[in-house]
Amino acid sequence: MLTELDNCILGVIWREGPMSAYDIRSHFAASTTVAWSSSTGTIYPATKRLLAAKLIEAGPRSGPRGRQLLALTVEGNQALHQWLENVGPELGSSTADPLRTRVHFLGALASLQRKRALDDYREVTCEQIQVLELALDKPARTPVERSERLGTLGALMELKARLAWLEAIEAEVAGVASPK
Amino acid sequence: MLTELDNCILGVIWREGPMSAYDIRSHFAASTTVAWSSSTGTIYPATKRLLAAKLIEAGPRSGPRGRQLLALTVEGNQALHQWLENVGPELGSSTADPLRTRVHFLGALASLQRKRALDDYREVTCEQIQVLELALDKPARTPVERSERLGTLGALMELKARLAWLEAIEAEVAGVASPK
DNA sequence: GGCTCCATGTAAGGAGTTACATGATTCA
DNA sequence: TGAATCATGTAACTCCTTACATGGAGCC
Repeated sequence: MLTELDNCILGVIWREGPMSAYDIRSHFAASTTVAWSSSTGTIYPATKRLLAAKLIEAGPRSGPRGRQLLALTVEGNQALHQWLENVGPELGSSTADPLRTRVHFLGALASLQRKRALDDYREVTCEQIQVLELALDKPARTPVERSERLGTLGALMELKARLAWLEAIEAEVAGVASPK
Repeated sequence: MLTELDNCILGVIWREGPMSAYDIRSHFAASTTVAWSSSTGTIYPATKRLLAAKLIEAGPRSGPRGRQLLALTVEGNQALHQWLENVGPELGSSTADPLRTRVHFLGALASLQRKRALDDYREVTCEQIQVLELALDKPARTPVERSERLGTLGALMELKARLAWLEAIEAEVAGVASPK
């Protein structure tokens, strides 16, 4: 069974053509919407798994600096298609949002601290929204850029929904709390 | 360093008072918005860690069926507060949405398959939305129920944002040909 | 006595993280 | 020549998952 990361690697190689493990790592590191740390200890074992499963194949160690290009095999392409098309009900679930998790227990804080914490939650969300909006400002010309842009837009919409939710909570908490 | 699960356990014990590991497990299993599998192999090692760190303490093995009640220590309460109040910028990031991940690579599918996949994505999202809306219909009387309700509302808003995004994509894709 | 929950664990295994290790290449 | 960067990896560790194991309590 392939992990999300495995499939994501297949997808990136599909989208941008044969590339080295180092390229994959750089690609993830540059992305604003990817969750993984994209450290070597993650990527290289993953490519090793994919090579063992014959979903990718390695070309000769060549190129400007002896980098080894990884390409999709026919089976790898099939695996990618299956991943995209096999939709289980668990994919519909809401994600694990660390801020939403915390809000469950905000009652543990005194009124003042709770207010400050909620402010902080809103603040970090706003900052990330600005980052994504900035990314959306860049023009998307190639298909790859347009695809990335769609992903960024999805992330942005999630964050805006979270922000609206946090603001609704603040309004509710303000009404309930005793006036100072 | 405590994991999200560790802190979540502290939070649940704070909210509902001393309880057994079995209770914690049941609690997570019943929740519609918790990401963990809440299997024994997750919960019991976690409580062990928290006991070792003296963030919770175990009462005598008593009660109706020899269950062992776990209670927050003073340090555990402090740890909970710190978790709620220490807000790093990474908390503002968008979450790892498996559907959003997949959309990045939808171009790998032929037009027809892509359309069908998008339909499926929308479908599972809609189903989960209905589940959460049903959960919101139940009246929330106790503070705990109101807190749960807030969390459910947050999850619902995330899903609705995702749905709106998926619909926007479908509209856009309707006229565009496959890249490559 | 058998059956079903309640309640608590352990064992094996996999994935991801951090940190460390190793060369080769480019550039000042 | 030395430093920075490119490029690939390994080692130790933690956490989570699945599956298995154990034993007591209540019930027919």
